[in-house]
Amino acid sequence: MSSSRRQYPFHLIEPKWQSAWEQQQAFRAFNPGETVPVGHPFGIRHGLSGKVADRKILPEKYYILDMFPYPSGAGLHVGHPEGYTATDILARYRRACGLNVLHPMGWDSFGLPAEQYAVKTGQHPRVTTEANIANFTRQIKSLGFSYDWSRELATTDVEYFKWTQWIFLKLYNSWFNPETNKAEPIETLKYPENLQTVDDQVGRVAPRAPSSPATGSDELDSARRAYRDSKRLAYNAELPVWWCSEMGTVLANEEVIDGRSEVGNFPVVRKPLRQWVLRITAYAEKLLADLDTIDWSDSLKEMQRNWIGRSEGAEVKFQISNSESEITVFTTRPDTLFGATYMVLSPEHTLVQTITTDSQKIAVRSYQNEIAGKSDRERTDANKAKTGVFTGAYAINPVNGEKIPIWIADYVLTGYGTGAIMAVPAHDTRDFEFAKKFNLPVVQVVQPTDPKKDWQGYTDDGTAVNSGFLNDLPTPEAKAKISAWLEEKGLGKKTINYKLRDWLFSRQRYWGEPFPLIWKTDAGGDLYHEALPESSLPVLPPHLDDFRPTPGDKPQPPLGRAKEWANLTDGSTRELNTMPQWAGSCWYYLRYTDAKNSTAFVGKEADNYWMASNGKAAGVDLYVGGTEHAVLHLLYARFWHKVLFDLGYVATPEPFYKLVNQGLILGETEYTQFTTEDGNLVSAALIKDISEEATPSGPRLIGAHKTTGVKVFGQRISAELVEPKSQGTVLRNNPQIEVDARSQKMSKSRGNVVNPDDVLVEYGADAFRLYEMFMGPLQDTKPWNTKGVEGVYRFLGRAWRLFVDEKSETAFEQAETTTDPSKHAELLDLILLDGGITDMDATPAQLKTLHACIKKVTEDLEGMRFNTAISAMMVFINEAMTWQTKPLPVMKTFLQLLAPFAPHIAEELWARLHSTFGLQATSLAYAPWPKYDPALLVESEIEMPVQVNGKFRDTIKVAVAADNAAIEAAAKASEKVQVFTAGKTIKKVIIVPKRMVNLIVA
RNA sequence: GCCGGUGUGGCGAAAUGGCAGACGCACAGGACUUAAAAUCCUGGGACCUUAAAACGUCGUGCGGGUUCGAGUCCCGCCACCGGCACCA
Repeated sequence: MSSSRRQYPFHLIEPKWQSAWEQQQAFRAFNPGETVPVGHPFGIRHGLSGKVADRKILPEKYYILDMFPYPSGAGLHVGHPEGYTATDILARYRRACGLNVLHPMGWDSFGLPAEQYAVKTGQHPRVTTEANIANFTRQIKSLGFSYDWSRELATTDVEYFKWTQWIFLKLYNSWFNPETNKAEPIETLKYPENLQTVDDQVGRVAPRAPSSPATGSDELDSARRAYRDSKRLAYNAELPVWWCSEMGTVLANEEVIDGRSEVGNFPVVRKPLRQWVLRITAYAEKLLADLDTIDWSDSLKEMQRNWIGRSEGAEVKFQISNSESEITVFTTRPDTLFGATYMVLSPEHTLVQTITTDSQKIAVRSYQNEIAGKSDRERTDANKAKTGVFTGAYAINPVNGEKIPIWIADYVLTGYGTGAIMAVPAHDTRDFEFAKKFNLPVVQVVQPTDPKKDWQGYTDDGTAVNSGFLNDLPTPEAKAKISAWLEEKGLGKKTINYKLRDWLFSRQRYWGEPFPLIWKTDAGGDLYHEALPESSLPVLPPHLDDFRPTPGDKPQPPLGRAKEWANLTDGSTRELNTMPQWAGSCWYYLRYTDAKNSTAFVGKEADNYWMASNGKAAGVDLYVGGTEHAVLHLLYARFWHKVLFDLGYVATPEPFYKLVNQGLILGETEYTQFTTEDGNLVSAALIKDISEEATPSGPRLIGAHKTTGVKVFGQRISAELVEPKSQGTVLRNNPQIEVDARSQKMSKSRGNVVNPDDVLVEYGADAFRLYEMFMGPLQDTKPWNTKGVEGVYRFLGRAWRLFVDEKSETAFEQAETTTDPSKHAELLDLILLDGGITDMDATPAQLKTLHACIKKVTEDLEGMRFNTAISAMMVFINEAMTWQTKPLPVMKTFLQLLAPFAPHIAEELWARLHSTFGLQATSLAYAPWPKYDPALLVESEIEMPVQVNGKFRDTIKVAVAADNAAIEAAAKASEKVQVFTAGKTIKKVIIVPKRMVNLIVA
């Protein structure tokens, strides 16, 4: 491969144009108020050269965004450029269409991956991060993306995280007002009567800064402070959190998967710890409802809905027998209250100690201990048999006064609802299992609509039975009636519950944003926290020689090692935790719109122009990235954005209007042959239950013989040993034996990672870009195939040869072999344009070919169907290769279509066309997008398929203008058709104009 | 278990309800070449028949339905991928 002749000199063309674009800052986007430099192609195109780009004269904006990468040490992966190429193509297309395109790039450089890499290499995170950014920058620039690099940012830049800290202060200094249903400055918080001061009572807004001298008593002051702190959007609380002892830090719910850390795959345990938390639950309803206003895929919206987990139901109070205490439960089925035959508390429920009877104390305590020793994974395994213990206490069912036993069981979770349930075994699967195991009564209260269905364990809607005043009501009506009844009697009320938990926002790590907070001690000796003033931002992290986390079972933030930094002269101490990875990515898209602003996180004018409505849907116009951020980044960023919106800092309620997830790129196809234990080959066609098994030497496939059931083992074999046959892929030297062919996720351990650098050396950036788009629909998962790169590379070669004179290229290649490589770029001038290209009018056939291509490419770009757009250009080239003469206007227009996809080769040929014909070469990047002329696509005669009884039999040629009678006659005249109509009567003729004819015979 | 998505040649894939398989890969044959690479040309869903073809039959995961006509719409299954999961 590497020895073969280059299709075209991409190795010279690509660097040439990349530096040309960089020099003239070709892709710089202009903000309102900026001056467009004289000679900038954007200014030339829009008549703004040398002018101040006032909002009124700027063209419409288009903000197209990539999810910025973590600059990991591993470098760019082929998955990154997939999304980046798609957005780049669209950015270039929209620019050609005349829009002011914002297309930025930056680095998500704080956080665990960057830090872990630093720990591994023993260098300071700042050093490794900078080196990694440099490498990512080199790789991304070598792909020729049209980013506005003047807006580049890294979340680790001091000038950036200063504003991350500033936004945190806004969260800290705000509360969610349920009356106005939005976040407001903490100063508007109303205190309960017993905490009110004279100021509050006369209705004045308390202007006192938290540190100003107390006017009332110290106790009142600290009680007010405690109340205020409990209402902040960023609050400090002790709560059960995920602790990862390996990493020495706490993690958010979203960062824990199946009881292990998402990063590093370490075990995590639940433990109660005092931490910083963001009140994202206050926005649960808005985060859910506003999904309906944005253009995301159904699956992605569903994932967010799932994570938010809204469920409507009722809270019901149960009196405990012979006690003052009550148990409140949450249920989505209040209509089944008559069927509640027992109650269950979670083992950690606070009432358990109080209500347990003496005779049950030992059993209850030992059950609680048993549960405490279990991992969350073991606890929540739904397949596990139910366990539980009776507390000895009873509750009164409020609807029928019956005494029902109170149990504790680990199938009731502390963290959801009230941590207690009423059990209705007849109509809840879990309660039913539990009741069967412990012989608890099962009472039917719902009759299935289908009388053949068993009512036991029936969980769907039906009709109420054995339910007193609810009898005969369908489930929805029964729900409404019982809810009203409960409310009236003061026994309960309708409620909505969410699975979403508040966002655990502190980490015990070094490589993150420090909190702009300090801790003080009040007169009573209690610790309290206070925000630093905005003027003290940025809060820089201290210098540390040892920045590694502290593994173990208690949080010991590395920042605590910097004693001088941590202890302030006034006796207060700094908050030692840092913010999580996700903080920086929550608002980077806003910073891009005004990246150099030193007085605000983003200027109003910039936000209004790039993010606001433009008379249509608001926010980032298109955001492309992987699904892995479906619930983390995308939920957090929406939350921050909504807070900033409520507080009046941004103009739109949602950040990302349209979002597309690119699909995963899998590794090259892997072939596996199977043998039995004694080494006999078995055809893959005869094997069932093929699955992957981990072995010390890596994963391998295993399966079982379809008929005998004998176990078979897979061995990876190289692609050279197999060949395709009609039945499947078989062994070259033994075609009876079919092999298994499948693709796997790229991973270091599998050794199937494709490095973009290698592909670029071999085929160039344009071919690489084109291949990633040609593989299939952007959203789909698809396997990498290096042969496929060669296919599009050949296409670019054909396009090149369509334009250049072959003899001159041979001369160029020979000159290259005898010239110093540093001078090769100059040799490009040896290559001449093909003599067949002339400035003449195109033939109707040529125009038709061109305009069909314009139409298809334009429509496919609008629909993000890059693969079919590329195939349309291939069709054009295949056709144009047969032309004797090549009209200049046709050739130029084709280059415009090609430019978004393969910008380097297109620019090069564009420049050559212009200079050869003595034309002024305007930048191809800003040349107006061609429009197709429908008139040129009209045919005088068309082919129509003829069917007989719905079966295709022949095609006929008819004039476009032919009427139905003429078409029918032509169809009947066809000999091939007559074979099937002979001797039969034609009962009906269906003619779809320009489409087909169908003759129905009997 | 629940939710979302996908299922078409040897492979990646195309197809506003109207000629299934565009385009590309791989493969086979040919031209050029001392030879190879590169390039150019040609071929191809399966089956039946055949020297080759024509004709014919079948064909978009499976079973039904709607329709003159279904890969596409509807109903019921199956498989795979992704997410959630003892969430009351």
